[in-house]
Amino acid sequence: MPKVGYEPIRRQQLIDATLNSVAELGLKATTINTISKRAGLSSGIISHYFGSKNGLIEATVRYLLTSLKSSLISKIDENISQQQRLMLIVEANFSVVQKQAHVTKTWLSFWAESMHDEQLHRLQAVNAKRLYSNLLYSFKTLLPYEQALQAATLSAAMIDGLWLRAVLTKANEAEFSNAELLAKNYVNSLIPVCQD
Amino acid sequence: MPKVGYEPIRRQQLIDATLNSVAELGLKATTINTISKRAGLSSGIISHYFGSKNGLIEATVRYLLTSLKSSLISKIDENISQQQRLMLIVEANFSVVQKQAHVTKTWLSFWAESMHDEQLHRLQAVNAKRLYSNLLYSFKTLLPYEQALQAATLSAAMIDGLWLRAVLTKANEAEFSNAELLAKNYVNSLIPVCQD
DNA sequence: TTATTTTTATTGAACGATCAATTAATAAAA
DNA sequence: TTTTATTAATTGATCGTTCAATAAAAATAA
Repeated sequence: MPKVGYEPIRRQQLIDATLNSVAELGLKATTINTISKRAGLSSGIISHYFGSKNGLIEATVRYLLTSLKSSLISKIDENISQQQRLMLIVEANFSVVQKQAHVTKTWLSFWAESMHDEQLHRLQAVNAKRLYSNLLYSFKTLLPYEQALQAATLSAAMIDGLWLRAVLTKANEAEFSNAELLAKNYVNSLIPVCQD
Repeated sequence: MPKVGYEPIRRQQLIDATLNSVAELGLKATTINTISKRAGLSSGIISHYFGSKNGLIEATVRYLLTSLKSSLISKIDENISQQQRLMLIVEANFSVVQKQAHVTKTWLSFWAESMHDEQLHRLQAVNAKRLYSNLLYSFKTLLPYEQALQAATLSAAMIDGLWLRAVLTKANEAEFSNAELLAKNYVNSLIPVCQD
């Protein structure tokens, strides 16, 4: 049933199916068949739209990164305080997960694979640096330069660490919310009091 | 060239080869051929000693966990302060990595896979809980109960977070040492002053 | 000791399953 | 009719597992 202009729809179908397959089976057990079956399409269509299975994998990671980025941008208002902005950064890094619980496992699979895939590693580096830069931007307005650098490094590590441990223990939604709260409290503790 | 009593030697050869293969190629691309080739043995020997490829993978993870555990135990002396003990815990969690740089990537691969492998997940849970429990033991002697619980949770997250970000950015030895130092400083900051 | 048998360790070829990728055929839309 | 989208069958490679064959060591008998 070929209709014209279906390319973006098909691409998204395949990306969604990839997320589902990786979440359910893991990256190792995800094949073009497990993906295409979930998408309700044939296996050949993957090569047609993404060149190869790996092309689809990379497109899927790119989609996740874009989601995370725009999730943060949509939240940030021009006239919020830097403290509020920091809270939104933490929220964004946990929210991608909370809205779609199955996506969580997927991130971990991709990051592990990034150690052996140059393209994925590039994407991962962009993502890691973005969290750091976003945090640093706010901390620089609240702390002396050197302290701001350290605060950004530690906050990024705390956010990722709480997130990682929540994922690995297959935390439920309440436990995830608690991890998010702990992250927020930690970031707040780095902000000097009597500052607005 | 069959000689008797080679079982423990062969098992260790295969575990070492698995660590090398996973570090170099990733878990996804690690096959019984990449492993047996590195071990200088035939592919059939894997089934003979470990039942299956998966049996070897699990044995390899168990070996890593045992190494981490004994690395800590060997360091801890009876009459050290609780603060020193906390520092040793941090060290142990970074040292497995520093001594064998290639092992680092391997951990990440296994943890990612643990999301989809019940056996690996069990092992991961043991590992995560051990770090927490070790930290909590010391913190309980230094802080009120509730504060100790939180300190252990946050310290574990900070250690894992700094470790994760160092691994993902393919940090060199100096950067790893710096991450370890930051972790120690953070744990120290949770210990009340004038306490010995 | 030496010769023979038994046990143990190990190999590598063969098997069926499954992988990613390609391609010819097909069906709907333009 | 031509173009576009899609399928389904097929390709060759590779996967993990199995297993009969083999070779060295150990045990036994002479």
